[in-house]
Amino acid sequence: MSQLCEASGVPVPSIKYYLREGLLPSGERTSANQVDYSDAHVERLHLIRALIDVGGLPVATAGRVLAAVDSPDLPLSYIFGVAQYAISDADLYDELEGPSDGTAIVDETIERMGWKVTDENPGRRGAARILDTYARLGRDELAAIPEGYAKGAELIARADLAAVATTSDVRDMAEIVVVGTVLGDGLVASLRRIAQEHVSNEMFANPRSES
Amino acid sequence: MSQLCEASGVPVPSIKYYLREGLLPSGERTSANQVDYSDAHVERLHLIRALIDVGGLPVATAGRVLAAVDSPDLPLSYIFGVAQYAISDADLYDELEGPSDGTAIVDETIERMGWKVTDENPGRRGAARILDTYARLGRDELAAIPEGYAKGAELIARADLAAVATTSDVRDMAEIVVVGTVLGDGLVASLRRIAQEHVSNEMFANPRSES
DNA sequence: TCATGCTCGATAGTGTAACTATCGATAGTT
DNA sequence: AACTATCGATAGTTACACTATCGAGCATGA
Repeated sequence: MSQLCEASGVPVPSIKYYLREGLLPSGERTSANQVDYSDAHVERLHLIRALIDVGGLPVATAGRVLAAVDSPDLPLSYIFGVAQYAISDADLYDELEGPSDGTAIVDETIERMGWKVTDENPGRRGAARILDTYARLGRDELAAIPEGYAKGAELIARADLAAVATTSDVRDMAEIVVVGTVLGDGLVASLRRIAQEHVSNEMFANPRSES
Repeated sequence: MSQLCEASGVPVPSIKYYLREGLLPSGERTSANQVDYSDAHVERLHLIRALIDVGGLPVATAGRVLAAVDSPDLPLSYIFGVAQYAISDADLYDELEGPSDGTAIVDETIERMGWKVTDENPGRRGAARILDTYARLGRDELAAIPEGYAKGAELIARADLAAVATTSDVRDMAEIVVVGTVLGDGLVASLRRIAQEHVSNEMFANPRSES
């Protein structure tokens, strides 16, 4: 129905596309050429567009993430894993470089912070890869994990888990985890940008105020 | 030359493509069909690939960022701006929604943290957009900026500026800003993932260790 | 010296992702 | 019955990031 289009703001051809790709479940068929869509479909479309437009996920990845949200009895840790895995470039994990300097730095930071994390955490490889990239570029002043990064990440993660703890409904938790992980990265990045400007002003105070 | 390809690991056709697109300056012509490339070209290629592959920038955006790095006398704040603007989806700024709830939350957070930031900071709109998205999804428990996010962002930004302060060479600073901004987002995101798992374990301690 | 083989720049083609448009068969509406 | 709208299937489009081909020009070795 085109009412669904109207209610959600998503063009009809795109809705059809998402139906084809399995992101959106089809509604209840009332006759051979009529299908009824509910409010849940409108919400689902909003979620889809949020993951794709704001979160920047490719359509296929969004599909995988939504499938995880839909599975009612997956453990929370697994949902976290899917969300995290989804936003790391999936093919990142094909180029399996063994232990590198970056890996060592990550391990050392985890140790120093007293974190308990499994070896499979996608963040490990992601962080190691970036540190290795810094090193390959010869940017040694960046090829480390500053204390501020680790502490900042922990503060942010505590806030994340606090948001998850506001509900006890499993389905709700799953959605908060997915949305909060996918869009949260962007929020953190934006705040980092704002804080950078502030700190930069603080350090390199403008000439007038310096004299 | 294909020595450049060998030295950098980038296939010849791609090098040609980057030359065409202006990401890579052409070398010194020694005859009508011979061009000499230097070590600087190899480093430039590494930088290009880092921005594209690891940082996830589109080629055109990488070009704009590199142009900013190449301009020797742009103020640091401008370089920050370019780097930040580059990784926010550029067309984000076309859909100019006026003041929204998200904008108010961002302003309020900036106030509360005592940050001094211009109105044009790209992070403002980026953060506001995400908060608005949370609200539209009905995820009210996420549609706020927790204290932990703001404090975490400031810690991270301080570490960022500390890295910039390791040099006084303007060109070097520009490159640190760009690389640190573009790749740093990924590093922060990865650390967030790691910390999330740790905090999650801490809160929902597994049954065995709880007894 | 001149054939072979590399280089250069220009142009055109490929593959993928995300839509978008068209079509024919219905099915409710007037 | 005529008209309009819907459904699913298939095909086409656009943008991006390469990738392949081509013709001309040296450049070196038999």
